[in-house]
Amino acid sequence: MPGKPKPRPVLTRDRILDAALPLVDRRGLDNLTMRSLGEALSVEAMSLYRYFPSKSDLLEGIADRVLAEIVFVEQNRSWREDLGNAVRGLWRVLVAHPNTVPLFLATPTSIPGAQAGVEVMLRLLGRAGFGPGPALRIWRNLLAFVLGTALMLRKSRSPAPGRTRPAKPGVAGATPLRTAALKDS
Amino acid sequence: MPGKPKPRPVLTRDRILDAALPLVDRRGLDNLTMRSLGEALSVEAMSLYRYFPSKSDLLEGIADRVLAEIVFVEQNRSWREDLGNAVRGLWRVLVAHPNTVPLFLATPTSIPGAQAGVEVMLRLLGRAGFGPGPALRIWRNLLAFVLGTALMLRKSRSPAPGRTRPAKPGVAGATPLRTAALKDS
DNA sequence: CAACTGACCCTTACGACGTAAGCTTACACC
DNA sequence: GGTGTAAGCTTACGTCGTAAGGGTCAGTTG
Repeated sequence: MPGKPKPRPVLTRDRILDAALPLVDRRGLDNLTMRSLGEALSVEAMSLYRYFPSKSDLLEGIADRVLAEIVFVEQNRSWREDLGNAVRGLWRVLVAHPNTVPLFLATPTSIPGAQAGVEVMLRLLGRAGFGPGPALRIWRNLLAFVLGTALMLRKSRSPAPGRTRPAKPGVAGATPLRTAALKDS
Repeated sequence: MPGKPKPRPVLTRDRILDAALPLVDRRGLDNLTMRSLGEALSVEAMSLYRYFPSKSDLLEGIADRVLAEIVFVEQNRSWREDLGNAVRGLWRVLVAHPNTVPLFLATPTSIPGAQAGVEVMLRLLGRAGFGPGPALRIWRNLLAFVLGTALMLRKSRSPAPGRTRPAKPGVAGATPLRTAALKDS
C-alpha cells in the first residue's frame, strides 16, 4: 500500500455547513447547538470555533448557503418576467428550508448572498425605470411579503414529532407584479 | 387606624405582564429572562411560575397584551374602510412594540386575542362577499405582509447600544385593498 | 537528525438560562 | 391554638455559548 496523500483537515467551513443545514432542516433551528453539530461531525463542539468565530457567524453561513441554492438566470425578455422568476427562486428555497427563514429577518446582517441578491433586484427594477428609492421600497415590500408568507407556513419549531399540518400556502390577490402564484416546490 | 383590607398577593398575572412588556420593548426579547423579569418585580424568578406555567405561556401573555392595544371599532360604512382600519390598527401596535413581532410568527399559538382578531377579519371579509376559504387566504396574505414589514424594520436585537437606524418604513405599490399606507404611529 | 513552529482538535471550566422539587412564612378559618 | 393553604424563596440540575489552555502531529529550518 502506497502512502496516502493525507488531506489533513477533518473539518472545513464547507464541511461544517454541509452538516449544519440538513440538521437545521430536520431538527429546527433551536436544536442546532454547537454540541449537536459537533456530534454530527464526530468532533467536539469547541473544534468548530476554529472555523467560525461564533455561533451567529455559523448561522450566517447557513443562511448564505440557502441563498446560494437560488437558481436565477436573467433572461432580459421583460423585467416583469425576470423579477417574477427571481422572487419565485427565493420563495422556492425558503420553502425547501423553512426552518432557516428566521435567519433572514433579525438584523439585515452581513450575509453576502443577501447583499448580492438585493443588488440584482435593484438592477432589475432600475431597468424597469424605477429610481433607487422607489426600487428599494418595492423590493422591501416584495421581501416582506415573501418572508412573511414563508414564516407563516412553518409548523412547530421544537420537539413536536407528529403534527405535520398540510397548510396549503395558496396565495391570492395582489394584482401588481402578480406577487401571487407562490406555489411551493 | 382601622385595619386595612390587605390585598395579599404582590404578584398577579397582570402585574407580571405590566412589567414584562416594557422590558421587552426596551431590552428586546432575548433579554427577557425569568430572572431579569423577577428582578424588575423585586421577586425571585421562580415566583413567576406560580402565575405562568412556563416561559412560553408568559410570552403568549405578552403577545396578547400587545394585541389588546389595538383600537378598532367597526363602522360598517364600507367593508374596505373597516378592513383598512383593522389592518392599520394591527400595524400601529406592531410598530409600537417591534420587539414583540417574532411572537406572532412561530406557530399560530393559542393567543386568544389572535383568534379573536382572525374572526373579526373573516367576518369582515365575509360581509364583503368572500367565502370562508378565500377570506382566509386573503387574511393570511395581509398578515404576512404586515408582519413581514414589521419584522424588517426592527433594529438590532441584542446588546447594541447605539445604532438607532432611522429606517423609514414607507410602503408602496399594492392597489387592491390599499395595503399600502402603513405609516407608523 | 534534532529542534522548532503552527495547524488542528480536545479538555476543562464559567456564567446564564429554563425549570423541577421542596421549603418557609403568614394569613384565614374553625 | 391548630390546621390548611396560598405566596414567595432556596437549592439544584442539565443545557447552552464560549473563554482559556493543552496535546499531537506534519512540515520547516538549523
